[in-house]
Amino acid sequence: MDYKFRCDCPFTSAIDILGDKWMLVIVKQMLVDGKETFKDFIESDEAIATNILSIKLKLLEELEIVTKSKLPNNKKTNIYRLTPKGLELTPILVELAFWSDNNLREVHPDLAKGDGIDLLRQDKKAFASALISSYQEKMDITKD
Amino acid sequence: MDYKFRCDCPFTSAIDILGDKWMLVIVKQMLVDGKETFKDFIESDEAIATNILSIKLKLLEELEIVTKSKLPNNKKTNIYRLTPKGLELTPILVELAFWSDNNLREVHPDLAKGDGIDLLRQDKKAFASALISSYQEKMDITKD
DNA sequence: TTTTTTACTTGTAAATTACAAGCAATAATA
DNA sequence: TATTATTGCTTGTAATTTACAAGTAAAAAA
Repeated sequence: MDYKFRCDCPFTSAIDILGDKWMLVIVKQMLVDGKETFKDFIESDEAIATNILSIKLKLLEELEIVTKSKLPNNKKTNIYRLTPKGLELTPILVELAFWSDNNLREVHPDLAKGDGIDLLRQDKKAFASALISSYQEKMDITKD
Repeated sequence: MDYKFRCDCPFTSAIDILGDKWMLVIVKQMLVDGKETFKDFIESDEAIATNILSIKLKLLEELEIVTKSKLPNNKKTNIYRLTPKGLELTPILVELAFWSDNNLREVHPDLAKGDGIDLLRQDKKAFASALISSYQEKMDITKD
């Protein structure tokens, strides 16, 4: 497939791919919320529509941000997982959450405070590493 | 104004505000390309339409990411500038550019390589600081 | 005083996203 | 083994967002 980029600016080109309502949210649902099946995603808080999910998962797969596979004992359920390229999006997500925490509370008072937000505030790099480690661990364990 | 947030997740809430084709591009045009007037923006490589620009600038102003002002000797030209809150978006932009540089070259061979990309590769924090400093300097100097 | 420039607004068309329903294959249950 | 439920989608249509084209008012320049 070929993608349309507005120009050759690295900032803008990332936004050409990731700058929409869903791409990074889906990645976050995998990385942070441990979602990995189609059903997991549609049952999320963010409530993505099935047709949009389908389109975006295909795009993420094409871009090698996500892989689609099946578990040996189940021919039905598809398992979506982040590739190393996908995990490299973690620092972007961390910066987004950090910015929210610092700048969005006034317009969004309900914004969550749990989930190791102290670590996020103190040490973004460590927070990112923790997210990646815990994701990788979970993947190693999950042979169900 | 009130904003619609999908849920109370800090990751998703940032994307509710910033996750579209233009919000972060406009911020980048100010921070990196030194754009500050309506005309500057519409003449950019990214070629935003005037109605979209108008809507997005208003939203950025409302969110206190950007201020709108005039220079003393000119009653016509509006000057748009990043607030401290807006400058706090820098690390997000830097991570986006970093990800592009590492992951988008295959699908986008023309992606730029200039603009202190070496510093970006070596030290993201220093790169972000450099962007902010040079923006602030430029603003101090510009009394034209 | 006329022409340009700047900063927009107002249509309308195109593209993206949302909502609702339905369907085929597999898996679980009776 | 037959029926029911679950999973992972697709299809159609409505709503929202973005794009394109044109036009306008105020200020500035010629």
